[in-house]
Amino acid sequence: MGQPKIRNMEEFANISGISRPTVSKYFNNPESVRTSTRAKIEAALKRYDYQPNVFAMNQNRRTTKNIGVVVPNLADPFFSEIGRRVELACIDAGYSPILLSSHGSPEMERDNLTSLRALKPAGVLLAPFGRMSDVEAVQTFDADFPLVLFDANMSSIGQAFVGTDNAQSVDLMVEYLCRSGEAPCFFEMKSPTNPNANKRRQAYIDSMERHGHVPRIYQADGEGWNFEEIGKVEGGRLLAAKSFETKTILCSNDRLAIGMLSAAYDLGLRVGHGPECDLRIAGHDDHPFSKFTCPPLTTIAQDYEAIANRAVRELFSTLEAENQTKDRSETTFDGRLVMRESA
Amino acid sequence: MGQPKIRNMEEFANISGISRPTVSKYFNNPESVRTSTRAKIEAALKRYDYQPNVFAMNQNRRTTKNIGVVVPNLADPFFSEIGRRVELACIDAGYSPILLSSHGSPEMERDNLTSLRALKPAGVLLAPFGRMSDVEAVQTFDADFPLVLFDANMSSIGQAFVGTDNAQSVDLMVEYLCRSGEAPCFFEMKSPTNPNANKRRQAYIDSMERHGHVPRIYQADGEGWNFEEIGKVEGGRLLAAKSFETKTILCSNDRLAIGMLSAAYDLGLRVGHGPECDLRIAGHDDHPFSKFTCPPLTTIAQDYEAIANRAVRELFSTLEAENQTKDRSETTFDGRLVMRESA
DNA sequence: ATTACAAATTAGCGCGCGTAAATTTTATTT
DNA sequence: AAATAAAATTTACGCGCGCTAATTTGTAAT
Repeated sequence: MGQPKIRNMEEFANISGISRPTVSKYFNNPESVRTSTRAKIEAALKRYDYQPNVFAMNQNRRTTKNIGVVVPNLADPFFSEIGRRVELACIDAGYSPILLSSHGSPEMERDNLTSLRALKPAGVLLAPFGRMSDVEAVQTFDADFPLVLFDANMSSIGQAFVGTDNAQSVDLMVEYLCRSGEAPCFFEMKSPTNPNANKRRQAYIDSMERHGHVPRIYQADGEGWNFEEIGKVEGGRLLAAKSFETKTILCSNDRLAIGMLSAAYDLGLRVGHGPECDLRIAGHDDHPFSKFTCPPLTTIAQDYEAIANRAVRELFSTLEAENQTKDRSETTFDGRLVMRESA
Repeated sequence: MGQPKIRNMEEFANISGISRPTVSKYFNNPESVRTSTRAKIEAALKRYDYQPNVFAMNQNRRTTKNIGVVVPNLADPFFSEIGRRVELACIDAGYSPILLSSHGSPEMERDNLTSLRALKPAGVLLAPFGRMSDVEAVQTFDADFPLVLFDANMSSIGQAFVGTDNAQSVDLMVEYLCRSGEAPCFFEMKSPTNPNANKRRQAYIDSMERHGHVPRIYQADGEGWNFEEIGKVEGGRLLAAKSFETKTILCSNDRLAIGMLSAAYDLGLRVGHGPECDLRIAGHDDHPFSKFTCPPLTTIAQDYEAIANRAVRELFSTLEAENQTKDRSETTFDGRLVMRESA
């Protein structure tokens, strides 16, 4: 990093002894220039800290190196974790991820897509709200930019979908709970914001029937993203009123389960699979905190890493395919049973 | 939103019956044009969905409408929450926030500052690692861009610092714990990543001495951001060995406390302030999950909203001051005692 | 109606880089 | 050594808007 400030690519080209168009080629793809030329440029880069002006770069390009990453709510550790991995995978591939949270609001999801348009992204990875999303807006966006969905699916939208196989994962949990004790009843929100919730309910019903049990579903009132609060208040109410017909409860997700564990504690109910316990509670997602609940939560771990990497790969393969019409793909990964003390 | 695509500002200016420079003025500040002109432009905007090319806009401007927001780790709910509020405050002010997480790595913090340079941000809000940060890099950045620090302070860096008054907040907690029972001992990490940890330790010592008690500090081994794990393993070890000299433990932050609560549960220790309890545990930060721990965690609530808003305000006042030399300001907000069952 | 001032217009340069076509240089093959 | 292909260079234009200076138009006050 030398002293003299490089003002533009022209100056840098002169200094490195290479013509400007070739330097431009280098920055767009270092592999595209001869090894000896590359060496010269990189030698100059060591001595002077020049980097091309992003704004000028992107102005005349039809597509940039930007990748939009939109998640419904970064305050939810699930999304901050998967968003994080997606972000890092993009950086590794030499792209510039732009991570946007919709803060729990479908309107902001729409706004986020709108602002992304201005950045001419090479592609976008979207974890949509689903039915709550502005479907038309997402469709229009899909028509204009390469789009890959993850976590939540929307039929026929995007070049690909990557997520977890809820049928498999819920069946795995039901199977385990039945094998190790009583068949579970199911606790969820009445109006879930996430389409996975519906898949999980259906998976629960199917699985219970397959095992010869009657499915029993309990739905909590409540809106928004305060899942723990809803789980605690509504779950606690059901527990106090002894409304659950079985002593084994499968929650639609870990955050509800965390709330219910808190309610059970308040009520003096011992949660766990020991003979002295009053209740078994299980969740779904392996939330970062589930390991530290009291007792630690038995749950299904989603394969964050695989989902994030695959989603990014799907997007890049779409980018490479370019004009060839590629079929829409759906990939789901298996959930993994994480046995802890709560069930 | 009409059919014909507007290609550039020239076309849009023709359609709206206004000259291009005036349209340009409008987009840079709608207030700067006459009411009647503004009305004409906005009427045209209703019919045609034109928006200026961001890249062309920012190319010749010395400073953009971008605001960088850098936090050490978005996976930590504390930072995702405060980052969220900062982000929204910037949007309200008509700026484009760019939220970057350093994923727990000081090197990535440096990289984030470097990539921000390319975006010519109007200003940057940084929650630094502190001593772990690349101090020189932060200083250099400070010299080149308006910079406001929040959460963690670094001496003489940035136009302002906004955070919580650890001396006040810890004293408040110590005072409460002493008044309601036994004086606390203090549990923290041996090599904390955050400078607030040091301030809290010192605040604990001062407060204890002021109250006529002997401070007792217990430090956990362990690196990284897995605070809950460290709290559970190391805290659990100390609990099992009955190493704590008192039955009241103040943890340096909620995440450590959450881990320790989990360990206490495993050991069959009853945590709380009732006569039948074995242990009191308190935290600091009012982590979003502290309300749902077993038992719910007594802690200090930081005023997220106030910190975020003030940090943003400090930055904007710096932007407006422009060349006038403004003194560096430090603002700390009081913590609020949140009494729950754990202590 | 005249004046004074603010706002809009016209005209035009420049930003830093992408990109294309034509040409020259370099590397590889026969 | 000559022929061929590949890479680099030269030349030149364009992107969309910021910004300025000089001029004209519009508005409000006298």
